[in-house]
Amino acid sequence: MGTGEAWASVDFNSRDPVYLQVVRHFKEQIATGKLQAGQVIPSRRELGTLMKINPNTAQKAYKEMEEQQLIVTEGNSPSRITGDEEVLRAIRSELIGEAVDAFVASVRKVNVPVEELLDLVRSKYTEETNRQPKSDGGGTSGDQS
Amino acid sequence: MGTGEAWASVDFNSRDPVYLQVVRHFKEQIATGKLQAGQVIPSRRELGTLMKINPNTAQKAYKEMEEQQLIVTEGNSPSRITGDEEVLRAIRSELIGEAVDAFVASVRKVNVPVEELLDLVRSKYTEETNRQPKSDGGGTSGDQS
DNA sequence: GTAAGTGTATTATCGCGATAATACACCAGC
DNA sequence: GCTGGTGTATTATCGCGATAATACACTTAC
Repeated sequence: MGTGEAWASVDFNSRDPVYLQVVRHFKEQIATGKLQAGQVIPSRRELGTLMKINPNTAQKAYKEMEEQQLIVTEGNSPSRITGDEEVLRAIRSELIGEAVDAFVASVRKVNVPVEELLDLVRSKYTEETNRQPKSDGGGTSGDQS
Repeated sequence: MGTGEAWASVDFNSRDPVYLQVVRHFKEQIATGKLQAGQVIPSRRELGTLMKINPNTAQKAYKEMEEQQLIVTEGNSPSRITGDEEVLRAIRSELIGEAVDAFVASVRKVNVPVEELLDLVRSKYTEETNRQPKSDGGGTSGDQS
């Protein structure tokens, strides 16, 4: 009930493959403790219904997670989150690391002063219900190749 | 790369459409001042050769840039970077803003303390040729290409 | 004027992710 | 024992980006 089923109302972007976004979503649920070791997860068909995706796509995501040791499936009993705490712990670092990597790689090519960058991240990360139409009025001109 | 033609040796990822990565590359070149207002850019066929992509993909990228007012083309004379300084100035903010947005959105779901996050960004952004075999105890067996 | 290069457009093929429709072996409940 | 649910697998179709091979109007160079 109030728990807000961890696998509903996920909005997919049209860029990345859906099955990978599903995997990522599960990793996020694990990283934030909403999914825990040994916990049962929905069947492929059920997840397809819940997430409004094709069961085959759900199967592909589960297969991927299976290969990444995130979930385990014995016979035809429902799949569960792995009990390997080592694997579970690593997920958080993996998610954060990937995000930081992508971000830094993306922004390195634009030559942004570190402090300006950190400020931007801080404000955007901190603002919860706020909305700024635009930041950076152009005072960021201290740039040279 | 002393001469360093601004449109060579660009490594594409296999995730995003190539033509969009080309557009992004041009934006980065503009944002860092390597491409300036009015400057002539290679023809579609030439860019195809330089970037080792199909001329049609180059055309698609140019068409996209044309629609975004990044470049202008009169008749069949070579396309040039727009002279609209307003547009040019906006690019830098756009690139940074998008990167920050994506990063924050990506990392918000994992519930990371701000300071930890900023530290990670700072170290990764600062490190030039350094490599840390171990960072957070997570053996991220990287496989997500 | 001819040739070469330009921007532009069209058509076809390929790969891949998503979807769809099944099919099959397995196990639980009644 | 039959039904329904499970995990698993196969085949086909669709969309889209990338590639490929042209085609055409235009302009510049010679």
